[in-house]
Amino acid sequence: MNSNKLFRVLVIDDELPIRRFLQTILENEFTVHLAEGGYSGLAAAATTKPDVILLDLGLPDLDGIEVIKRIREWSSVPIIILSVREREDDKVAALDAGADDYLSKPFGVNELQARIRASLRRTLHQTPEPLFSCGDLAVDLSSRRVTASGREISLTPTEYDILRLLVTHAGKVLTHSHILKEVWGVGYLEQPHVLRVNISNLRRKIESDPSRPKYIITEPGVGYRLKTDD
Amino acid sequence: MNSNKLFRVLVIDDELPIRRFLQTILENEFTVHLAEGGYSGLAAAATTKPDVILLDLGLPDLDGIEVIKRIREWSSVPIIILSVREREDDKVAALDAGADDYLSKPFGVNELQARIRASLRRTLHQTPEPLFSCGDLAVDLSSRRVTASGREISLTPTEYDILRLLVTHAGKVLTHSHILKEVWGVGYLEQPHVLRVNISNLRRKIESDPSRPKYIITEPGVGYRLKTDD
DNA sequence: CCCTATCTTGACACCATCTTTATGCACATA
DNA sequence: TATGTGCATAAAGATGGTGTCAAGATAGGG
Repeated sequence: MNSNKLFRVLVIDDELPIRRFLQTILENEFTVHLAEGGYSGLAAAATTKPDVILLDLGLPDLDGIEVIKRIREWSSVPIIILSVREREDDKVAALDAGADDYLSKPFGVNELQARIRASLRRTLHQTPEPLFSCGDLAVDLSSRRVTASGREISLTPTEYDILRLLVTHAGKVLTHSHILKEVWGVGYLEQPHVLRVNISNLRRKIESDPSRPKYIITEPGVGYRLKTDD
Repeated sequence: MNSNKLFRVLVIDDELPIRRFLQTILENEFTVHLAEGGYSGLAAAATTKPDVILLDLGLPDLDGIEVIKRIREWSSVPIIILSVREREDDKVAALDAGADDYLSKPFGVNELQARIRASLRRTLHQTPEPLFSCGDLAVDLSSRRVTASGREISLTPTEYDILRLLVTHAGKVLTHSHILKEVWGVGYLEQPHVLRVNISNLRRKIESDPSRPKYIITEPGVGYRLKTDD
């Protein structure tokens, strides 16, 4: 289900109507997780690894300030406070405890969404990029760069598409038909030859000895598999 | 001057009483710089290199949203909006333009200070210089200056936009459609030719041998990539 | 109003890539 | 041994992407 939504939002609020409301306005854009108490919220923050947390200060089991501090012990995920408390001291206390933003209820839906976007934007630029590596082969999907034995390899679009597919499913066997469908589309399901040619070209570029592949393993009669380190 | 204060705050506001007020409440904690207009604010942002900017949206000479966008062209310094505008649309517009926070006047002094602290806390360990250099090429995004082999290069607005996009994503491949969308807008997605012409012109200005580009690398079938030093 | 810089568009040569065709190899089976 | 199947590689033609020059079109400033 968490397929095309890029970011996860964790809502920690003890009032069911508010949880439902927030889920409704956010679920189109984000994957929403819900928690109804401080302790379950802390657990959810650890397990669901959200990209932003919306936290109500008035929880029955654990004070909101305490929730902020405990999360800040191990995570720098953006925390946006949603609270009925309007007093300036409350805001200052929450912000100084480690919160990133503070909205007083009631708040505008669009403003909340914009503040979530602003928080995500900030953390987006400081997250390390995903990198696949196995032996001498390294693939950086975020910058579309491939290196083998330290040398930069230039791949054609089709070759890169195949390699990207293999990297994102590293270690698993991808059937011929699966690769053909993903890279060429359903029209090429009966043309396994074009895949062999491209695998061959790909091996010539990234394998030190293309006739004895170290990285792209042939699974006879089934498909191909990318070797992983471990 | 007062070098014992760790952080610099730039205040951009056209009303003298507010500038004075902000200076009063902030100067104990921060080094405060003041600007009274949009253009002078932009200049001050480049010269004083503040750690946080307090910006009034209602400037007489340049719209506040525009100020945000121009700063975001080269800097990710936290921008906190201080405005009399209460409308949700104004907040959303400012936040989506790149602002980090939005306070409606009148605001509490302690809350402002806490929000400034929150902003500073987030950016404590990330201060990228708006300077790019690779080989003989140097780009200063804060002053919009480009030099190649020591000579200053004059670029057209479109050429600079492309180069800025490449610099802010240096090392990564930018697809044709991404560049077209950012520089020309979505209407030009089906006009890749205009991009090629501009890349060609750009290369003629910054590359020593435009037929063998050292800096702007073509990724055939995909897009372009700016070479990095490392 | 004209001049200049810039942007856009068209034409064309060139090159990379994709697909297809052809061939060889390994292995299993009759 | 003969034969078929699946896989790997090489090569060639077709296709489409890419770089460059140059000619209008447009806008902004003097």
